[in-house]
Amino acid sequence: MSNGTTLPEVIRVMVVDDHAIVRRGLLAYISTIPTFNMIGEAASGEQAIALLNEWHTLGRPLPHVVLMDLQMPGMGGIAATEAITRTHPDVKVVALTSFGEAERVHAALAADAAGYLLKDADPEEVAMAIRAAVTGGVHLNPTIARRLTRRMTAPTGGLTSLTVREREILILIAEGRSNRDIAGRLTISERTARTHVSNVLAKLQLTSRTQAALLAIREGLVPPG
Amino acid sequence: MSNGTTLPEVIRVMVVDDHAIVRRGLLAYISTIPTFNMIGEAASGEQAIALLNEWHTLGRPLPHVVLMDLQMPGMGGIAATEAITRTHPDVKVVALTSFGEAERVHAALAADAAGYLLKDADPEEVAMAIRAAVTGGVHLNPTIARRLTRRMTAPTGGLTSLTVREREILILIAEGRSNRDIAGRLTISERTARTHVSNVLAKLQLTSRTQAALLAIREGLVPPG
DNA sequence: GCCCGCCTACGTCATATGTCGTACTTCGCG
DNA sequence: CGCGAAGTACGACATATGACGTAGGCGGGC
Repeated sequence: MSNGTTLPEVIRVMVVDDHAIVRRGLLAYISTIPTFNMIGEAASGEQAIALLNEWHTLGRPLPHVVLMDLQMPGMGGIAATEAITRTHPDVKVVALTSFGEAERVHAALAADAAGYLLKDADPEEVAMAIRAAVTGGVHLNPTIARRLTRRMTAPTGGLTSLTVREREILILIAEGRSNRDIAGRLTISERTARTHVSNVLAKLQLTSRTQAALLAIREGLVPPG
Repeated sequence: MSNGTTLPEVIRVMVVDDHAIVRRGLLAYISTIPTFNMIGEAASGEQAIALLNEWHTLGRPLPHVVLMDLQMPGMGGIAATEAITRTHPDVKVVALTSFGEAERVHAALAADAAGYLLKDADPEEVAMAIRAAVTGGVHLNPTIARRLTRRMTAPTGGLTSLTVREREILILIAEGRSNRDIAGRLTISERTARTHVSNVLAKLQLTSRTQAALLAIREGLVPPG
């Protein structure tokens, strides 16, 4: 808040999304605002990173803000966000996604995203998020923010209560694997795999691995497709 | 093909999508083509239907083509497509979605959609699909079309090989229910439920209900969220 | 009228899954 | 150093799950 850099007279924006239609939509949003300048777009995380690196070596100005879709084939938006915020700390990344899976929000914020927008956002909200990012703030969609706090205050922590190993287990469950499979993958005994599965179910208050798999998908731990 | 009506000098288009950004993107696409005229947009299936009915009673010209997102809260795009093609047979509906779940394609075509676009379509493809729809043709995304034919010719039919009852079973599996639960819901014995489950797994060539649940979600039989 | 697919249902068997309790090792933290 | 959390592992047990064969009733199509 008082941390704020002042707003530059023109804010350079870049869009990363595999859907051309969405890129167009955001371009249309942004070009209506004179202080915003869309300087580039990319259809994948890899492409975005390559473009930023190229600009950097050429001495061209980098975008102030990158609008980053999270759901993309290949390198996901989370990984791309992480890579960008690490190599170009001045570039702020605002996450953009269709649905508000709490897990993704966490992951995005952990990757130093400077905001979290839903795709049904109106132009004003996008503009707000961009301005907030430039001044060092973090904009969260109100619905998301509410859910996030609800999750924080919830007595039974969700996926966050799982240990690293248990998450691995859950991911394998959500790939439809049996306990024996899981044991093989992780080179542990099947009994141990079962212990982990049992612990996961207990923590998530579920009664079957299928329910766990569904929850993992709902929470965005693994992609549905 | 030779079935075709001739193209009107201006094609009226309407967009239905809950994401404002996507609506903007399509508007941007379409307004670049002079023969296309965007005459309205809606954020839900209900809204779209209401708008069409209103125009109809007012004697205003209806759109030639409606671009319809399938994934929407409330009434889904499939149901909206069905309603529109039934009450306004002259209006062609082109389905538009993020991912190509084969199940959705089938459902969309069954609801008399006149095309199936992915959201990463470029402007040319959108234009082609719209023109095809107006002339009575059906445009399918090439990737989708390939998958469809692959599915048709595949020796082991996918979800389509299931009977109505088996689909019901699969849906309940994909909700994380146990055999006993399923039996209760459908008022059949648990043994029968198990018979059905076993048959479903055999037809889908899977070995566990969890895999079946995941497949049901991938294929769009049930929503992930 | 007959046959076939679908829904129903059961028996039996093998295996997978999930629970509870216990226990050893490692590792980080106070 | 002691202690707890995490990961590993086992035994024993109770169900759940899935496979396979069999079978009656029913409704639509030839």
